[in-house]
Amino acid sequence: MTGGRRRSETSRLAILDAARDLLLEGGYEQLTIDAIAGRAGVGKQTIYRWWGSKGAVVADAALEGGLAQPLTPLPDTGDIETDLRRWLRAWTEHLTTAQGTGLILALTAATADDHTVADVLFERFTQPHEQLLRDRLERARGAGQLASDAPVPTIASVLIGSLLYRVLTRQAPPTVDDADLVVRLVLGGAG
Amino acid sequence: MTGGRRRSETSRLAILDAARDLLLEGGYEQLTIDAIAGRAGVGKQTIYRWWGSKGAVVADAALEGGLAQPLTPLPDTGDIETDLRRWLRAWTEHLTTAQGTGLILALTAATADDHTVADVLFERFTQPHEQLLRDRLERARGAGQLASDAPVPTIASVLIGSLLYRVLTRQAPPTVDDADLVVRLVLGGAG
Amino acid sequence: MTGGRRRSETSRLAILDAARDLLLEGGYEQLTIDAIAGRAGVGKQTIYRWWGSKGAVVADAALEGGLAQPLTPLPDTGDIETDLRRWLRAWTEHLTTAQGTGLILALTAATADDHTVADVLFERFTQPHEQLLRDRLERARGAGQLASDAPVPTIASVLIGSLLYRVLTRQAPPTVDDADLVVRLVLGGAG
Amino acid sequence: MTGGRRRSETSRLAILDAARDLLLEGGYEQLTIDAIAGRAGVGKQTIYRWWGSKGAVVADAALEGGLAQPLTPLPDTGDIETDLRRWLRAWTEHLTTAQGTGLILALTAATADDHTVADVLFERFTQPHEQLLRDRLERARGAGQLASDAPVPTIASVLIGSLLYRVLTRQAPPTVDDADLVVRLVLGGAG
DNA sequence: GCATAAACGAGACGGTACGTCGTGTCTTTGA
DNA sequence: TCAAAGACACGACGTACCGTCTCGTTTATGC
Repeated sequence: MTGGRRRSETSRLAILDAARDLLLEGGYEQLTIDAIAGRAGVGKQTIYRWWGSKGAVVADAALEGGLAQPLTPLPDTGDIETDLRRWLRAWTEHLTTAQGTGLILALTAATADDHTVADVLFERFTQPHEQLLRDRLERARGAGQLASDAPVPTIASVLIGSLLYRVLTRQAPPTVDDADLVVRLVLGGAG
Repeated sequence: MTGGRRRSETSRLAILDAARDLLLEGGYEQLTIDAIAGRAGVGKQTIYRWWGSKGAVVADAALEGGLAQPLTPLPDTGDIETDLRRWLRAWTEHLTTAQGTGLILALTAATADDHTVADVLFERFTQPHEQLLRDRLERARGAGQLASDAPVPTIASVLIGSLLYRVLTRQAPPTVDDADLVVRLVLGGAG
Repeated sequence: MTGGRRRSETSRLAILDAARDLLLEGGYEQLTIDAIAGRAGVGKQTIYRWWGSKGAVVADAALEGGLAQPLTPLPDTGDIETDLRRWLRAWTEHLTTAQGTGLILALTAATADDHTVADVLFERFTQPHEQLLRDRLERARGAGQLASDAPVPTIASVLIGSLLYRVLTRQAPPTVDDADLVVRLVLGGAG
Repeated sequence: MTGGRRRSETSRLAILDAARDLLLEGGYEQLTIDAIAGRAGVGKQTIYRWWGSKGAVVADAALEGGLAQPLTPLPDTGDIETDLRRWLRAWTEHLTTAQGTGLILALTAATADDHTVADVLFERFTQPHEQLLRDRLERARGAGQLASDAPVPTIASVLIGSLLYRVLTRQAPPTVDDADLVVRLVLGGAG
């Protein structure tokens, strides 16, 4: 057996685009496979052939659909405080947009809902972003800007966690001032 | 006219108990209104009469069903580091249990799903716990254990956020060592 | 045993009126106990205390609510054909009104639905009307206007059945010409 | 695009069979869509996709499920009285069975309940049977066995109406003697 | 009169069935 | 051989009524 039609890249992109658009329009709860298929002009089977569940599509849409911040290394101006500020402010602003908020809420819902999605997202979204953060922190430690025993993973998780908390409480959107305070706190301590 | 049968406290409790048990057995995704009603020996309408959504029931079950940590003030041994450690360790351990993990995942899913639930939970769950934490921190500042310009709200949100992040990534359960590192970082800074 | 409040005639009438009105507005299917109670300004229990089922209320409403033709003996002009015509035309015209059609459809639905209702209605509605018809026919036989072996019960049931058929097929409302033809047929035969 | 799975004949028949069986077991009131779906091993949506209401399913079950008398022309022995007797006796006996009684009660309830069902049943059940009866009567008239001005439609409706009346009053099942009397009356008159 | 007690309105209760929606699978036709 | 279209079995949804069960409140005796 040789032949057979190849996977349609057009359909793949149409599905991810549809998922992203629907996600931003109505949130994770409104998002259905039927709606994705309809919007994308695609059969449901085409979705199930390549993704195992709604969460998997959402995860892919988040990763490829341009919803998230691009996965680029943190700037290195030589000053860790400046760079962390810049990073945290950028995320803070991103999460202030409807797009950013919707993304995180959807991913969080998907994560809380489905263990396999949690794993995929961690591996391909959270982990890489955290890694970039750690890389910059490690470089700072090498440069003597952080204490030699500074707990880099802890710092990274605290920075991300503070963002998460702001979004999930949904009370007030995080501000750049909050971001600066967090950086200040993490670097300087409260004592 | 004032008549009409009064709300059944028995049913109310049976519903919250059933919701809690099913949550711990199968997670938020397995939790259905039908199952709650069946387990509680109650008509579905009795649930819908008093709660607007699954999330609202879960929120109530968390608050009244003994799922969450009791809302007691942080101890005050006089040493803020000891007390924060104790608090964060207690939560960390609580979140290590199936009960605690299930609770937070369910509440997070409910939060991400439904804005009204998010508000209720913030007001009656997150906010009060955060307030207790802030109270202790303020007292520490008053006692000179924290810098006079220490950003108490930021400290509180960072402590909670770090917990949240650990649970949601679902990779490894948070450990007491992590807790200690976070407290250390927040009090002493990384610089 | 001493006192005790007496049955409220006001409520009884309000219930029957409400049932009748709702029946004419929406048919038997739309008719619910809740709606009757609401419209009558009455508790549901007051209905269940005195009637056993929806059908029983409907039967009573039909009998007392002025929905049906009054139960008066057929006129006796001395000519049986004239009198039967008059009787059948009156019913035909009654069944042409929305009220009459609604009544029969509702009673038929109730009859087909519920055996006990069928019995009550037969005993207090169908039977008495049929009896009046038979009485007149017997008198006609006595007067020699019908053959001495004329099957009076059969004639009666055929006259009523023809009405029923017209209403139930719901195609065209019965006309007075139809009525006359039926009387003619029954008295004169087709042979 | 023309694709798409075709309607499942297996499911269609299973639904009609289940409806028929449940009808005979418990009557129209006991018949529920859930029960039909369960018995037929079919999703409820498959029922709602093709029928609009319970009545519509019952109507179809009656028409296709072998509940009704087969739609065959009346015999023509040359003697109209014999043939009408045979026809009316056959129906009378059919309506004496649990199956026949259940059928007519169900169809009547459906008819009284739902106008659209009434139309379908009239067109596909009542009308055709009445037409066969009329055909035979017309032939008799042509053969001089009926008066040349005999009101054939009236005769047909009277014959059917008498049957209907017997079944709906539910008092005593109709007998073959009743049938003979009706035929005699219609052909010979009571005068 | 004043206790007794039944009927009243209101409306929550445990249930059953409703008709709809979404899931993930299966089948058909067309490219 | 893949893809669209869409029917399928399944199961949860949220609603409507059912008939029963408290709740106070009202109204009639009869002690």
